[in-house]
Amino acid sequence: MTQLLKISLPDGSVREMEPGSSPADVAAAIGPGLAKAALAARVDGEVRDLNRPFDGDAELALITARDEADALELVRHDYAHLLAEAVQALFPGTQITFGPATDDGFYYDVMAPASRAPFSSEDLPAIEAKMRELIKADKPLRREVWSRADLIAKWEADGEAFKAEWAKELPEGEELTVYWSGDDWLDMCRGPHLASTGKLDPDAFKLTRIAGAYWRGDQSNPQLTRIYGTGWLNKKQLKQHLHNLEEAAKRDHRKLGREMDLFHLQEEAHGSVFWHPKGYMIWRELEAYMRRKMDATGYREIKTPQLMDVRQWEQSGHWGKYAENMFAVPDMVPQVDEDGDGPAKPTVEKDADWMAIKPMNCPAHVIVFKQGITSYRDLPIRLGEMGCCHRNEPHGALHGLMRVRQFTQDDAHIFCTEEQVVEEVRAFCELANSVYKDFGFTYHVKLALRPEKRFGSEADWDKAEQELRDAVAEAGMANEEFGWEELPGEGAFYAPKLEWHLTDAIGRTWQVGTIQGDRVLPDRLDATYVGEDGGRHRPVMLHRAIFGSYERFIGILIEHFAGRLPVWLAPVQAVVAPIVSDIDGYASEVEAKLKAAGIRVESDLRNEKINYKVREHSLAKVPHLFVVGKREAEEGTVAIRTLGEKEQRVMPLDEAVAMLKQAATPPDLADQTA
RNA sequence: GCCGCUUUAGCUCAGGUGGUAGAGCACAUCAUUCGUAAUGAUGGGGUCAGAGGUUCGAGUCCUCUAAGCGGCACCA
Repeated sequence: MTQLLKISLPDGSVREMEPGSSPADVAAAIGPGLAKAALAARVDGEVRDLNRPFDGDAELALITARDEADALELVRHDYAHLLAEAVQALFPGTQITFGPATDDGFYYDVMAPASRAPFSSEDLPAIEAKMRELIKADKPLRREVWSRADLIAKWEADGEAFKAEWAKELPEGEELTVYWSGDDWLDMCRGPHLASTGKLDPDAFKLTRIAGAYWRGDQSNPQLTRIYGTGWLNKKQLKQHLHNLEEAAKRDHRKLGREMDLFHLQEEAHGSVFWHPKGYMIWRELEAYMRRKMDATGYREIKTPQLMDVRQWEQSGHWGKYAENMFAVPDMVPQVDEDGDGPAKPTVEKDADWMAIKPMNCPAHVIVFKQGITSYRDLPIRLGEMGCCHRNEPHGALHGLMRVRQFTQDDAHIFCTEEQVVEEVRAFCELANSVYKDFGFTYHVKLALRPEKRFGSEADWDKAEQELRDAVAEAGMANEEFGWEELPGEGAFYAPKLEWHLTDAIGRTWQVGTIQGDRVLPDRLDATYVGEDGGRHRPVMLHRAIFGSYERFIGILIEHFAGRLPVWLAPVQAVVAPIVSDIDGYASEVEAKLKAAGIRVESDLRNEKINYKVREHSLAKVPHLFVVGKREAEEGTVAIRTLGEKEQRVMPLDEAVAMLKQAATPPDLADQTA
């Protein structure tokens, strides 16, 4: 006697099914349309294959293309397997390793056979074609449970060293699954998969690039070839995605930086930025803004040396831990050897003293703190610096303004007592919030917890982590709205850190702000204050930044606004463009009035047609274009063409000046002028 | 640092199989004074990333170096 399975569906109904039946059977029982549309099934919350039999009574939700997140994950995973199968079909002897789904597609790491060169982008079209062939063949994907020993034997027999290595590390006795594609190819995989390769849309994927990647992400392991693809449910989605990529490329800060004449980079100073007048104007506005913010919240600004004796860096611990990322210079006048035939080179004397360029400002700030005697009554002391630092980053890491070797932080260190930590961190959360809101960013707050390699006792870490948690809770940000999340193992070796991740206009995230509670450096550099009891105590040192670095933050702003910066940040806020040269006099008058009102304005008196001027300044992303012709000159008005708006507005000059003055007011000053 | 690709005028790019560089934009000069996204003509401009090699001859082939791009690793 068999007992029927009770399968509950999302609409609340319950279906009775024969034992051994699967979600596919339920779908078929409901209707042929659903049976065709179903891609996989959510059984008691777990995504499973459509034709994997039920284990018992279950709650079932069938997944179709309408359940986009689940469906995308499924098809991308399938594309990854298909990719691996295609590569092996085309290039026998290729070893396969891993191939997960990604945010927009999938990849698979493979090792080309020794007999041929590593794969290159030239191989991609052939692989794509093979994948389409496999989709067309509509090979059934079949799940099978294997023993670990069988799996290892299979991989070793096939010469799949990486797979075998992985299988050997899987726990003994665990149920391991493989998926057959047809009956001639298989990969070990937890699944789930679609019922057959034919469920994939042959026109909804594209192999995009080839890259190197270390086996298991470890630099000391062999390097594999990673083949990336983007994969979607249908052709339309793929097309949309490719379009989005093009749009993102258009707002690339490196491209816009050149087009808008903001900055440049060149070989002789790679990783350091040459700021041009327009780009540096953005910087100056940001710096002035940040100074106002910090002045208003109890920070005092200092300036500390760029070069310090290496002995100082030894004491702070950086020379031991961080030397490979530091630039060092001999403390001497270089003697250039001009006698030899070869190129003249400075010579360094053997006993030269070495100095290092600061990779961070913290030690110098402790040194300032240590001057004189500090009473607990003086705490907290907040020392800020627009600190220019140099770090010798791995060359492959450099990227436009986003990762550079010379950068300036909006840095500050808060020296406070144990009791003051939570309040100081809370106040920082508020300050950071007000800054990000002023730029129109939304953000997530994350807490990076103790890493494996770390200084200090467990008790200290417990305490330090809890302080940050408490402070964020008090600021009302430890919740979903602020994307609150804890990241185990991601903290610095000396302290846990709070991180602010901005989300830009096209959904990318950027880590910028941070605050860290440090008890190690004050100890190493012997910073103390005199407490209420007359004894010496260690202050806690909070490292914090909001922009992170000016370079990076400007890069993010450029991409976020696609170059169309808010008026207060725009390097040129308005251009006055006369239509005919008879009006040059009036144009200069308009320019003078705007200048007097503090507006960054230029007039374009070139002998060019107005169409040409409009086009040029629009492309240059000037927020306001003041067009003046005979009519305006007679009436004392201006025709304002605002970037991004279709209609122009004609208004009296005085009114226009007032309007622009208000538009150009930085957000932190807006309330006072309103 | 690792893998792959790239490097030609200020910018974007063209230059089958080696025979001594080309376009558009930009720039300069001249003409044009033209009301909302490119007026026309003329002209100047390049040690083809750098070094070495093969060759009668190298932008083109080879080696090395550097930087850039896409990833990986790194981001204390």
